Amino acid sequence: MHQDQLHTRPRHGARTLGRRSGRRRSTIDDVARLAGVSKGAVSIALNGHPGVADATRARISEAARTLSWRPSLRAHALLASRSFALGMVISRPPELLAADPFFPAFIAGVESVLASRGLALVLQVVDGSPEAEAASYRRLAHEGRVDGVFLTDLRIDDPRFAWLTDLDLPGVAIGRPSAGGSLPWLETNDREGIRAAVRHLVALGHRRIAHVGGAPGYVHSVARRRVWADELRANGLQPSLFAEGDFTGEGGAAATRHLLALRQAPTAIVYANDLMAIAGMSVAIDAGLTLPDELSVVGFDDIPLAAHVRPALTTVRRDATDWGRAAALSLVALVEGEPMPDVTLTPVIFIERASTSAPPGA
Amino acid sequence: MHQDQLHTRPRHGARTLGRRSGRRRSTIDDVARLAGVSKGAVSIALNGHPGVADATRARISEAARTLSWRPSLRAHALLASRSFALGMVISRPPELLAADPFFPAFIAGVESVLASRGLALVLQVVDGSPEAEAASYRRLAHEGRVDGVFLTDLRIDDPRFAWLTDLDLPGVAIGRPSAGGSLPWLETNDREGIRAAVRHLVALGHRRIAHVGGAPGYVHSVARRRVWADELRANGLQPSLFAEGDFTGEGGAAATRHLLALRQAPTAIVYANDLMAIAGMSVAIDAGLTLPDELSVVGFDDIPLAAHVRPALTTVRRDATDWGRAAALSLVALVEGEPMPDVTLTPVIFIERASTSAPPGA
DNA sequence: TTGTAAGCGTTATCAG
DNA sequence: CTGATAACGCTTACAA
Repeated sequence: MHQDQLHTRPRHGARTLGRRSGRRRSTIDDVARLAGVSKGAVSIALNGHPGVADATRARISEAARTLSWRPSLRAHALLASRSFALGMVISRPPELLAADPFFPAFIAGVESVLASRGLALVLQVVDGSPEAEAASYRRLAHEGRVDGVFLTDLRIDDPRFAWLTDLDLPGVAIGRPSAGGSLPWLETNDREGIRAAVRHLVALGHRRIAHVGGAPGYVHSVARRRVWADELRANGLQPSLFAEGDFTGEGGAAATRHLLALRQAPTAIVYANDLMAIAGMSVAIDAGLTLPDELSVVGFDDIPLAAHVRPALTTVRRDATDWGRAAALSLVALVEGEPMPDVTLTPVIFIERASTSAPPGA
Repeated sequence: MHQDQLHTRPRHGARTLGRRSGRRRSTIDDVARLAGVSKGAVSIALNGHPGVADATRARISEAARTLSWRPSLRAHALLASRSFALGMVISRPPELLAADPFFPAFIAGVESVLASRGLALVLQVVDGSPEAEAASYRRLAHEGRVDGVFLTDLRIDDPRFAWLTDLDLPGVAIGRPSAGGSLPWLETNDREGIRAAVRHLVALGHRRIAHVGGAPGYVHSVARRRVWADELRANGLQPSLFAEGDFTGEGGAAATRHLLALRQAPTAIVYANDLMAIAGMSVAIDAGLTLPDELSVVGFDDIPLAAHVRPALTTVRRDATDWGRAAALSLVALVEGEPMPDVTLTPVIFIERASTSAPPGA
C-alpha cells in the first residue's frame, strides 16, 4: 500500500538561519598581542618547545586560556600536508550492509582510538560497483581527505592494493590478503569460530555436516570454507556437502533448499553468517523438518536477533569493536611513522543455543 | 567456548612501508610557470571567472592538464574557513545500532549527494552517554572538522539543539523537533507506516490491537504511539493496550509477555520495529500460540530478515536512502547559503506477509 | 631569550 | 586583460 508522497520544503523552526555568524575565533596573533610577544614565541611556548623563559611561557599560556585559543586544524593541515583523518570505503550492496552487525561495531572501535588522538573518520559508502569504489578511493587520495584508509571485506586478488599503491595512499588490511600485497595487514581470528562450530557438531555425533559459504570472492568466505573442510577431514569426514551462498537471506534459503534435496542430506549445517542461517532454518521448517532434532544449524555473527528466533540460533560471536580498535591502532602507527603496535584481539566466542542437538538416531 | 587469544603484530606483506613517498603534487605555481603566467591568472582561468583571454585560458588549462594539477583542498579550506565536510554523530548503545538497517541506508543516501559536490562525511560513533555525545559535537565544532551536522534519532527536548547553537554549528534535524528549536528540520513520513498497519489490522477485523513502543524519549517513539492511538480512536477503539519497549529484542520480548498475560490480551500487536516484533513472535510461540491465527504481528523497518522468519513478518518499509539524500540536499543548501530545496521522500510501503490474519473467531 | 620572515597553496584585490 | 600582492593561521629557521 502506497502512501501519498511527502513533498516538502525543510522548514526553519525559528528565524535564525544557519549561516555561521559572529564571533571570530581567536588566532595565534591575538594571543601574541595579548601576551605582548610574537607569534613565533606563542607557538614555541604552547607546543612545549624549549627556548622561551618560564615567566613568558606562563604569560602566554594565560593569554591563550583567556582567549580560549585552539590551534587551527586547517592551518596545521596545510602546513603538515596532512588531513588528520582516516578513511574507510564501504562497498556493498545495501541489503548486505543492513543486516551486518560488523560495521557499526568496527567503527565504534575505530573511533575509540581516533577520538583521543584528535583524528577523524571519513566514511564513504558506495554500492557494490568497482567503478564507484575506485572513484571513491581516488577522490579520498586526490583531495587529500585522509592520511590512510582501512581495507575491510578483503577479496581474492583485491584490486584495492594496486589502487592504493598507485594513489600513494597508506592503508591497513583487516584480514590476511590473498596475494601478498605490499600493505600491512592484521591477522583476524574468525576462523576459530568455524572450527569451534564444526567441533561442536562432531562432538554431538554429526557425520554429515554441510557448509553454506559466503559470497565467493571474499577472502573470509574462502577461509571459512577451508576451515570447515580441514576440520572435517581432521575428524575423518569428507567435506563434500558444500553450497555457495552470498550472505543474503535469499541466498541462504536457496543453498539450504539445495542441500536438503540431496540424496544424502546433511544433519547439520554451518552457515557463513546468521542471516543465511535463519533463512535456512525457515526453509527447513517449511520442508517439515523439526529443529534441531532433524537438522542442526549454526550461524556466524551473533546478530541481536539470533537469540530471539525459534529455535534460538547457536552461533559465533566475534568482537568487531576490538577489531576496529586494533585496526585503528595499526593505521595510526603507520601514518604517524611509529612502529607497529602489538594488538590483541578478544577471542571469538562460540555460543550454544537451541538450534543444535544430536543428529537423528544418535 | 573460548579460543586462544590472538596476540599479534600487524605485518607487512612486503618491504614497502606506507609512509607517503615521492612525487610532490604540482601546485598552482607550477602551472603558472609552465603556462608563463602568474598564479592569479591561473586561478581566474581555471575557476571560469571572466578576465583572461581565451588563448591564455586555453594555454593555462593545457598546462594544468599536463601537470595533472588539482586545487588543494587544504589550502582552499584554510582560505575559505570551511572544511567541505559534513558530520554525523551516532549515539546509541552498540546493540541497537547493530540491528538497525536505518543508518547504512541513510548514509548511502547522504553520500550520493555529497560525492558529486566534493564534500565528505565525517562519522562519529559514541556509546549512548550524553557526555560522550556532547564531547563529540564539541570536537567537531572546535576543530572545524565539519561545516554542518545531521541530527538523527531526535529526542524529546533534545539537548543537541542548544549545543549546536552554543557551538555555532549549522545542522538539520531529520524529523520534527519536539520543542521548536531554531534549526531547519525535515518532515518525515514514517508515521504513515503505523497508520497503514493499524488500518490493515482493523480491516481484518481486529478490535484489540496493541502497540509495543520504542525506547521512550525518542520523538519517533512518541509519534508512532500517537498515530497508533489516533487511528484506533478514529475507528472507535480504545488505545489501552500499550507496552513500552526499547527497540531491543529483549525489550520486545518482555513487552509481549506483559501484553499476552493481560486478562484482555490483544489479538494483534503493532511493534515499533522488526527486532521487537520478531522477538515478540517467539515469545508468543513459546506461549503456545499459533501465528498468525491466534495473534497477528506487524513490525517496522523491513529488515532483511523479516521475509525469512516464520511466519514471515508483515511490516513497513521506508526508504532511508531517500531520507539521507533529502537531508544531505538540505544541509548542503544550508551551509552553502542557498535557499532550501524542495525534497521529496519516497512513500512508506506497507508489506503484507504471513504474520497477520483475521483474529480468532472472525 | 625573543622577534622576524618565509612558506604551506589557494583566492581576491587592485594597480598597471 | 594581466600580474603582483596580501591574506587565511600556523610552524620553524634564522637573525637580533
